[in-house]
Amino acid sequence: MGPGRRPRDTDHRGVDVRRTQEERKADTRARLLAAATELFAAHGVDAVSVDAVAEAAGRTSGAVYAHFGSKQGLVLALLDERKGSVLTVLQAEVAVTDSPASQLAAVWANVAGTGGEDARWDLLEQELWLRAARDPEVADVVRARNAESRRYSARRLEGWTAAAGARPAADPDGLAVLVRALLTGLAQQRRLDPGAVPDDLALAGLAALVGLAGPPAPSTATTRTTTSTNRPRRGAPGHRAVRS
Amino acid sequence: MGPGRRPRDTDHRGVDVRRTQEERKADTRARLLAAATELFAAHGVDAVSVDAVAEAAGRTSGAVYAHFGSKQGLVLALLDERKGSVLTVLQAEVAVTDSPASQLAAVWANVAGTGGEDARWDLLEQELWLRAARDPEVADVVRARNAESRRYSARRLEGWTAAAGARPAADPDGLAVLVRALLTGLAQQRRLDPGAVPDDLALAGLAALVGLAGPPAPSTATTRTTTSTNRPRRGAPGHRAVRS
DNA sequence: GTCTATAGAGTGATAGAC
DNA sequence: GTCTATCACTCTATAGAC
Repeated sequence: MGPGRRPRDTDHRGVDVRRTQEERKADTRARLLAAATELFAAHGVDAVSVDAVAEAAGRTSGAVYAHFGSKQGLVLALLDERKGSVLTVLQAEVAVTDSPASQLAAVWANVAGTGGEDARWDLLEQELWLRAARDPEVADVVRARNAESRRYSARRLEGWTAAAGARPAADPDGLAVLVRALLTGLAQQRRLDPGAVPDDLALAGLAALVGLAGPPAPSTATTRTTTSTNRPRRGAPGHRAVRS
Repeated sequence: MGPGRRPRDTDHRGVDVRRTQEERKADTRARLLAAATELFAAHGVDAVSVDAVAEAAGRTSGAVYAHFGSKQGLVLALLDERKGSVLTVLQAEVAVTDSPASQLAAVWANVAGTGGEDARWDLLEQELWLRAARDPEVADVVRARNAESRRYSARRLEGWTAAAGARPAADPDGLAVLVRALLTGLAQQRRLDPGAVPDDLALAGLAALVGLAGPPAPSTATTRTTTSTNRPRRGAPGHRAVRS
């Protein structure tokens, strides 16, 4: 074999250099977006520095600016990325054979979900809605996302109500708006005070909107917390910022 | 008359010194809170510096720290201040003689209001809810506010439904949660895309929750905007931060 | 395309005079 | 109680080496 240095697998920083530049570029972009999603969702956009995102992705801030131009660009790209994903509120694995009531239950369970990864993303989504109110550029992207989500939800709801012979509170498009509003509003209150929004209450509200005759609902099934449930969040790390 | 300097009405900075220190202290506190409300609501808490608040109140940042200890303390004091005020969502000037339907209309009008001062405060309220999700200290205050608001709303709703012989989707306390959720959710979507949430849609949703037989609802009364209504916000000042 | 290094600006908070 | 002055620190974004 010739004496030439055989090509190394990594450069001096351990970065894989075997693949094409295009592959590495896409990889870095994906890493940055994933890190940004995680950190922004956990701590809020303003509380996370560009350096922190880059570091979490195994890169430096320079890479962020090469890819997205600015922190704002990163936020917008992140919104765009998640567009094709599980963005719609009415996304839930429901069997078409289930009763409309249990399908609603599945939707709610999806929104109020165990509080895993979805809950964090939900928090970020809320923040972006807020940001959209003050930043037209963000507003455009969120509006587009929302319109797409609404179309999907409307079709879905149309099928359900037709099949169940329900008398919904509005036409499918309007009903999609109402259902989304109720779901996000309930999720918001539930984040603050879980006891205030028992599952059966949420289901009763949804049933009323879509026009299903709700069951009498025991309604006292869960104690209403309201006062200092106030879990001190043991183990939560100082909760103030992730900086470089 | 004696030759002594007569007491001046203001000191070298134009600050009134006739009143007692206690009065001036209260005045400064009120000024700071008013300025903070205005600026935080308009631009977001993180985008407004302590110096900017102090300057808008005709004081300096030192005064803020003397009164509230920290920026966070200012935010909390602001929440507390607004507690006794018009904080409840169901606050609306309605005549008891009005029909339940028109009372709901008044409530919605109050929430979706012309977009004046209330709309700005609403934005701040949203931000504080979001902040509460990450900061237990803020969460406590917001939770207390919310509980009080819910009690008030529940009593009010109880009266309405009883008088109208409606069949609400839940008991008064639960109904208060549902109505609040729908209202805030609709307000949120309306901020982003006003055309997506026509008044009659909101009213139909509310009627469904409280159990009033909603009118057939023309429902096509307003064009659904969805796409680029996107008013470029003429006259809005750069919208990025109010710093010192 | 990614890094290092740094400019340039701004922040929250504190000490001490008045 | 309020102000002035300043500390110690952080941020975003850019320039140039590799």
